[in-house]
Amino acid sequence: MGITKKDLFTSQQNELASLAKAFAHPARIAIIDYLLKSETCINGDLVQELGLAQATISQHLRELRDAGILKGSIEGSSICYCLDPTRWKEVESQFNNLFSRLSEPAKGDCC
Amino acid sequence: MGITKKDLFTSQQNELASLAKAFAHPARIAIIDYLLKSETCINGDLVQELGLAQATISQHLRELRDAGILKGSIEGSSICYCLDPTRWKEVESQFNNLFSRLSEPAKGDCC
DNA sequence: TTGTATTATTGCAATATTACGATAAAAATA
DNA sequence: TATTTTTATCGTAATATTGCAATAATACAA
Repeated sequence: MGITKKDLFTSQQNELASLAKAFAHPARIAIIDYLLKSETCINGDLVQELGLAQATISQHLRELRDAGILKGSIEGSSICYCLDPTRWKEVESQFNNLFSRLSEPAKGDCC
Repeated sequence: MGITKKDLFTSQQNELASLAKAFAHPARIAIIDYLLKSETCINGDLVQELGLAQATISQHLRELRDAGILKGSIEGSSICYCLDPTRWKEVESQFNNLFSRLSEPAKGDCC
């Protein structure tokens, strides 16, 4: 087994889970942190910054790119990555939609 | 390999990643959805609802419990699970802290 | 062209996750 | 007590993820 049964769930549930997965590794959080901080758009001094092998960073970048969170543009012989603000807002509201759904008062409260 | 190098990252980064991981499976999103919707606190009619085996549901519940998102209390022969509102707010603000850090204008903008 | 710098991809090895059947444990009921 | 109900845990199989060295692939410089 080990294969997620996506067909059992709604596309919304699958999408949110898949988004969360993009954030579910500290290296990817660190990459995002770096991009949030740094003025310049950035390439692979992430390798210096994070202490992971170049191949590993590249792999994490790809996952963030696949989730749409990053965009990269070729800048000479290096590649310039940055966050996609439009997508960022989208992602933010997807999570907020979830978080805002807790209607405070402890309802049937057994806990 | 296959082991995440947590020592390379800050505890904040590790914590957020670990939180995201709790949300990174559609079955766990579905469980949360169910708990957000349902008045009653709930046990394992999640098995009916989700179509996964009882053991699998139990495993997902445990991960959510370990992340602190759920609390369970023994209610006779069944167990009553519900979201922990305090923790929920905490989790919400952890994510919001991240999301709010994007300072709009495309800065050095190479992308 | 030849070399250098930068990033992606490929091909592993180690570990983690997902899923489920079988079984155990605890409480309610007959 | 014996049975049923409910949930957790164990063991196992299948798949996914993480990480890296080696190797492409691309652009620039000499």
